[in-house]
Amino acid sequence: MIGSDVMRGYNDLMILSLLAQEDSYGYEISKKIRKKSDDTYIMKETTLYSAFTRLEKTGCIESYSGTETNGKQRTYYRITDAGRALFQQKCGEWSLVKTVVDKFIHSV
Amino acid sequence: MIGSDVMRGYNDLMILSLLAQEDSYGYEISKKIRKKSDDTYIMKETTLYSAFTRLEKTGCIESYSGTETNGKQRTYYRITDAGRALFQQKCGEWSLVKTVVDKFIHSV
DNA sequence: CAGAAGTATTACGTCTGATGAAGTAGTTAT
DNA sequence: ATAACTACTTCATCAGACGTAATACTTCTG
Repeated sequence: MIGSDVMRGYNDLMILSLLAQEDSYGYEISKKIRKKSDDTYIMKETTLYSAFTRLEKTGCIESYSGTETNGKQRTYYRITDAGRALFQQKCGEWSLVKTVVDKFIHSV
Repeated sequence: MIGSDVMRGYNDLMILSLLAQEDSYGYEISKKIRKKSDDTYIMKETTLYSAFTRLEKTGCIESYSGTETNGKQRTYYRITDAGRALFQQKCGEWSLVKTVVDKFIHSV
């Protein structure tokens, strides 16, 4: 089980990564994250939807209403160029973080 | 440059890792982190000292006053068994996080 | 010897992002 | 009809990081 405190810095990256592949909506993204992590990480709904709000406010994603539905109306999200740029930047940062954190673990 | 938001989950791990090697104090730990990260990550003083307070409150580290000084009086910290256990647990979590986050990056 | 720079820590108020709890609303399976 | 699943929202709270600033002692430099 992965705690939310250690994933905190990567929620946006995960969301942007999934949206870079195809447009999606909250419930689906939540399922995808859960599945991709082999059930080790489950992003809380409130965390996910508040991330959407934040990313949209900063112009990284855009929303539109979906037509098909299996329940309540879906809100789809699409990544923007700014979002793609942020994603690339976060990927670079991630590889730096890996290098740094690993140094603290392996030297023990 | 690594932003503090992405390191947030690893500050405790870094501190515990350094204290697992030898007792130390704030200013020194701050320098060590900076150096080990090749100046890519600089932990703010307030962040560092508040981490000490938290880790001491939870019994992961213990403090004592140092005798030698090059300025203001130092407060040294020593890791406890509970701290070592937490460190081991965080290391396991870190390897899980690496696996998961990498999946989101490489699939793009 | 005065002042600047370095060593070392603490206090305080603020902000962001995650959380729990709860609710709303529609669809599908039993 | 009713439980279960799909899908999203609101609101109040909390931890941890941040900026700013102050304190206090030592060492270097002119």
